[in-house]
Amino acid sequence: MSSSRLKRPADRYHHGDLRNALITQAWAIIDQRGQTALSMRAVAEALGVSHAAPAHHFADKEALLQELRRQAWSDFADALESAGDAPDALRHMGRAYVAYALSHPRRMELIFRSSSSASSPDVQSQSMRAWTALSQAVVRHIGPARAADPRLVSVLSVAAWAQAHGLAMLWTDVGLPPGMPQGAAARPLHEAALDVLYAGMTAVLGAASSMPQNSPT
Amino acid sequence: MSSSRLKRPADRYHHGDLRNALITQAWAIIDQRGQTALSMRAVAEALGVSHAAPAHHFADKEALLQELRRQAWSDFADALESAGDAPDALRHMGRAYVAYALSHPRRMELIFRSSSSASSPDVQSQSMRAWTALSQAVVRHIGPARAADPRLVSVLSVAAWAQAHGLAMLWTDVGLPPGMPQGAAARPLHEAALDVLYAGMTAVLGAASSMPQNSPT
DNA sequence: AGCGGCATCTATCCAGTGTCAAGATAAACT
DNA sequence: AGTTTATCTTGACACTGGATAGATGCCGCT
Repeated sequence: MSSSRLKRPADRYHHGDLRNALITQAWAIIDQRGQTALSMRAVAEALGVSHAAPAHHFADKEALLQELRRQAWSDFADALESAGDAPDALRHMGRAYVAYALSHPRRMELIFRSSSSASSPDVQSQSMRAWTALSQAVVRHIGPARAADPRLVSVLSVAAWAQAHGLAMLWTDVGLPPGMPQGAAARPLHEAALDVLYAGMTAVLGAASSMPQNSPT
Repeated sequence: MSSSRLKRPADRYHHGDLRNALITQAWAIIDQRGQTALSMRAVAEALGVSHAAPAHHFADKEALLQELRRQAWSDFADALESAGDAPDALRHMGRAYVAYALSHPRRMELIFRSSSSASSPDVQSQSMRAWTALSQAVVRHIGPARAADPRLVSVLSVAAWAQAHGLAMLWTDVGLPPGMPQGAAARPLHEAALDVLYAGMTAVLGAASSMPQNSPT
């Protein structure tokens, strides 16, 4: 980052590395002023380049957004994966999920408010990394024997993802209702809410172990 | 709804009920083609009215969106409240939450992707209705004695909200990863995930005070 | 009844956006 | 060298939201 040639040398007709410069500048705009402030023309102007220059590197605005989304997913997956190294990986990952959303709220918008439909394969593969990191944490958490039941793994993964995601959205987007602690003071509340889920997981495991495995419904 | 005067009589200069017609038409556009397709001019044109006519009833596009958001929140709060009447209200409410998101995905966008900041008091009061419905369900679920602990109520409410919201987003927005059941087939998965949370709640309750009160499940 | 105030709607204009087509420039290749 | 190709500029179009000035007709007042 902070390459020596983000802004065009001004005397040169060709920028030289416009594609990367566009992406970097787009991130700068998003992180500062949010996704709605991102426009092709704004990015081009900030780089001292004509308004139609980006078109040669990104056919659409959507194409640019796809690349940004891919990078954001990749970054997000990195955060989850590195949390998977810790002992007590699952709980650690839940915290990492919420922490990431809290420190990169604009990127979360980009990641999840993506109009969902028709993501590029690149984006999908990055999001898949995040999912497998989560599933593996679940598997390690419940042990190999129980992990033989794919349905159990699915249910717990979905539950863990939903809880982390819901907490993150509640924190960054929706906001806790008045009367509850706001901002950083809400942290213990979220920790406790995560603990409720983990308590449920151990409870379910206890119930599952006394039952025939792989039982549907 | 379906008032006799949605479209202007065409011979009349004054529409007569333009404000309501604008709202109705805006909903039609949103439900059909999504929020991005909503433009002031499109609404006006669909009603056979000049593109600047809406400005007199809604100062901004944002003002129109605020009214739509208020209605969406109100509708959503209704759904939660009516779920609160059932016995086993909390579980029923979680299902209602997810079901609402599933049948009104466009409205959920409007409700939650609201740019969050600076909601009007009207919107806030409607969202407050949803929160109190949830909190009351929690209170009824854990019984009056434990409900005396406001922190416990907060934690469980946040956990329940997060789980329902996360599941809803996972279903409508993000999508389960390939390999897991898609679409309507994902329903039992979500039900099971909700059950994990409820199991956690009873586990936490048992730990908080080992005297069962109105024990669920 | 007539008349005037005022809410409502229309007609224009402006700034900003994404996108396309045609040309200018420079780098790369033979 | 000369030609080809990638890159960037210029200019245009269709769209958006927004502001302003004027036309229209409803409603209350005398």
